[in-house]
Amino acid sequence: MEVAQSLLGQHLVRRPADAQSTPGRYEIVEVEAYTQDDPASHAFNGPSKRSSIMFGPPGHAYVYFIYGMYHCLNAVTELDGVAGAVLIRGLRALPPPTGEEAGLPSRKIEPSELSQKIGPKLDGPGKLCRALAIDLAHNGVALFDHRSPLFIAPGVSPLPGTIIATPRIGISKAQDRPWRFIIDTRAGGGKTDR
DNA sequence: TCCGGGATTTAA
DNA sequence: TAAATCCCGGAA
Repeated sequence: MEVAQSLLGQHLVRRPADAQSTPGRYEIVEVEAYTQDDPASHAFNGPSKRSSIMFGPPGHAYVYFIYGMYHCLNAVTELDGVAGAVLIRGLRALPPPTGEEAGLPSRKIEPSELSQKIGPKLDGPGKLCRALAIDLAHNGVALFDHRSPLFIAPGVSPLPGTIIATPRIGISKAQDRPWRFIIDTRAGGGKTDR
């Protein structure tokens, strides 16, 4: 919840399997919070093989597969023993870090030409996981360990008043909880950190 | 072991 | 509005 909002503006870094390549960097612009007493959460019925990671220590990735075709990425939030996660729903590709001469594309992850189809904006939890090639293999990775293939780095926190809270999407239960948070990036920024 | 549904996306 | 299509969880 508070953690969900604090993740907005932080940077998600995708390290390619090829350690030499430049990691892709994305700003987190949309999230949703899920808690243990939340009927819409996978953890609602207690720990299970799939959701057990949510009951573990915070700072780890919870990845699940849904509808037979999409993965969704979450960040585990609550203390060890308590379930809680933040679903990453939207990303924004950031320009390659300076010194990225060489003409390498900012996105080093390439499911072939698929990356071409996907624009700089990644809306939707399933889409962004496909774009970053995130799958169940990333379930449980430490999100604050820079050695991970996928981790979160400090970014630019959104200014006060630029976070919009709305009801969550795509669920059939507890739709009344306004736990979806979006950075209000109007007119090209809001995140113009200067 | 089998069966139904799901925190989604895209296309008609 | 429906289909694509895999994994999880509960029932048998």
